[in-house]
Amino acid sequence: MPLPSAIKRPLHVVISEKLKQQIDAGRYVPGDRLPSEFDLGSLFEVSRTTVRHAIANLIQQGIVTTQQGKGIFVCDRQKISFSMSNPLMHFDIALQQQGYAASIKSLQYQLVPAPPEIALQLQLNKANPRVYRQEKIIYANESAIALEIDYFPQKLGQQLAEPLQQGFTYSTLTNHGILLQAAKVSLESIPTTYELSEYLEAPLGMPILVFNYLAYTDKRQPAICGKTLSRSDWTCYTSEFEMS
Amino acid sequence: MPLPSAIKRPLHVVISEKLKQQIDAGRYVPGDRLPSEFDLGSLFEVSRTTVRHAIANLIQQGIVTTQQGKGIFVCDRQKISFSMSNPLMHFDIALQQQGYAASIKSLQYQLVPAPPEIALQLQLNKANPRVYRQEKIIYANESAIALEIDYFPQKLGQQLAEPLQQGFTYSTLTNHGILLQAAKVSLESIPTTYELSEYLEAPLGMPILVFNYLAYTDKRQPAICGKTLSRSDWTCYTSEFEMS
DNA sequence: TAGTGGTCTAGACCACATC
DNA sequence: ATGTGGTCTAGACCACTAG
Repeated sequence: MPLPSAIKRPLHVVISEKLKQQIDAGRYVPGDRLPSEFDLGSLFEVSRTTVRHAIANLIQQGIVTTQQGKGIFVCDRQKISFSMSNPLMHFDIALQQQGYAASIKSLQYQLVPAPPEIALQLQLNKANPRVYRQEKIIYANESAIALEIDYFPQKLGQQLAEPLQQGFTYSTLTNHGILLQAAKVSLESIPTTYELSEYLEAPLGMPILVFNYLAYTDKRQPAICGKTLSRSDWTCYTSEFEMS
Repeated sequence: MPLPSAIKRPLHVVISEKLKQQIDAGRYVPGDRLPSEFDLGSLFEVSRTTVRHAIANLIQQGIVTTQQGKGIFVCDRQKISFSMSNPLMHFDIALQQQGYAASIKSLQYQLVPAPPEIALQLQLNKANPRVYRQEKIIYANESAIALEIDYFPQKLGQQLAEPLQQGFTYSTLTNHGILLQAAKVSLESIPTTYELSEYLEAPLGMPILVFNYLAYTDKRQPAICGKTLSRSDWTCYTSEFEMS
C-alpha cells in the first residue's frame, strides 16, 4: 500500500523520478541516449504529452538534454566554481585552473545612452551620459556557459575598445594598469528566458545565476559595472569570510 | 513584415511575452486576477494547452501565481536581500530590517548518523559519528521563503536542543555564547523539486537559490554546517569586497 | 524515407473554491 | 451547481537528423 502522498504524486513527477533513479543507478551513463518519447510512452504506459512533461523536469535539472531529430541524452554533470572574494578575477583564470579552455565572443561593443540605474551606479553626473555596453559570451571548452554584460565609462571604453573585445574583462583591465580595489556584488537567480536560451543554448526555464557587480578603482571611484548570467547547471560561486 | 526570428518564436513564448508586457504596462497590477485559461485561449485563439504552457513560463519567472479553483494572479515582486559578508547572521535580522515579520517552523530535529560529506566538513573523526540534523522553514510575513537544513555536532545539538528548535540558528548560537569567526560558503541554483514545492509552496521548476555554509568558531574548529534553500523570486544575496 | 523531438489542438476527468 | 486550475489522453503537423 503506497503512502497517501505517493498516490497523489502526478504521473509526470513519478516518471521523471524513475528515470532519474535509473540514471543515478548507472542504468544510463553520461552521453547515453534514452529511449524515444514514443518508446518511453509505451514503456510507462502514458501519453507522449506526459512523457514530455517528465522529460522537461529532467532537462531543467540539467540531468538530460534533448536534440531535435536525434534524441534524449544524459548530461555530464560537473560544476565549475568561481570565487567571489576576488570579484571579476574569476572567469579566465578559474576556468583554466579547473582544466577548461576559456574563450569569449564579443556580441556587442557600442556607445549607448547610459540607462538610469547604470548612470547612478557609475556616478555619471553629466546631462546625457553615455557608456560603452558590451555583451559577450563566455565559453568553457566550446560550450557557452555565461553571458556577460558590462558597462564602461565612455573614456575607458574608448581607450580599451580593442583589447576589451578580445579578452576577459578583468585580465584586460589589469593588463592595462587599471586595478580594481573594491566591489559590491549580488547574486540572484532567474529562469532562462527565450533570448537567453538562444545565447546559451540552454533550455527555457532552467535556472540562471545572475552575478551583479560594481567595481571601484578606489573606494570612491566606480570604474565598471555589469552582470554575468551563467548556466546554473555548470556553475557555482564560492567565498570565504572572516568575521571581526 | 515581422522579423524572421519573430516568426519562429513558439506561440507559448509569444503569448507569455504579451501577457508580461500587459502586466509591466500596468494593465494588470499585483493582486489582479488574469482571465481564466479558457478565456485566454479564446482571446489569443489558441488551445488551453498552449495557454497553460505560456502561463507556466510566467509562473517560473515569479510574475504570476495560480490557485486551484480560483485563478491566475499577478504577483507582487519584491526581493529580500541577505548579506553574505556576515554569514548566517542574515535571516531574522535582515528580515526585520526590511520590514518583515520573521519566524521559523522546525520540521525535524533529530540525532542521525552523519552523512559522509557532513562528517568530513565538521571533521568528525570517530568511527560512526552522529550529528543533529535540523530542517526548518523560514517565514517572512507568513510566507515560506526558505528551507534551512543544518547539521550540529552531537554535543552542541544536545545542549541547545530546545532553543535551536525555537529560534533562528545564528541568533540562538550567539545568545548562548557560541561565536562564529569564519565561514566558507557557496551559492548555486537548482530548480524546485517536488518535495521543495510542497515545503515552500513554490511552483515546480522555479529557480531556488542554495546557500551552502560551513562555519568555524575559530580558524581550525568547524562548528556547524548546512544550507539554506530559498525562493529565488523573493531573495538575493549581497556582499562587499575589498581586494588586497 | 524513417525516426526523432518541438509544437499545438480538442477534449476528458479531477480537485478545489465559491456561491 | 458552476467555474477554476491540475492532469492526462490521442492525435496531428512541423523541423531536424540520419541512413
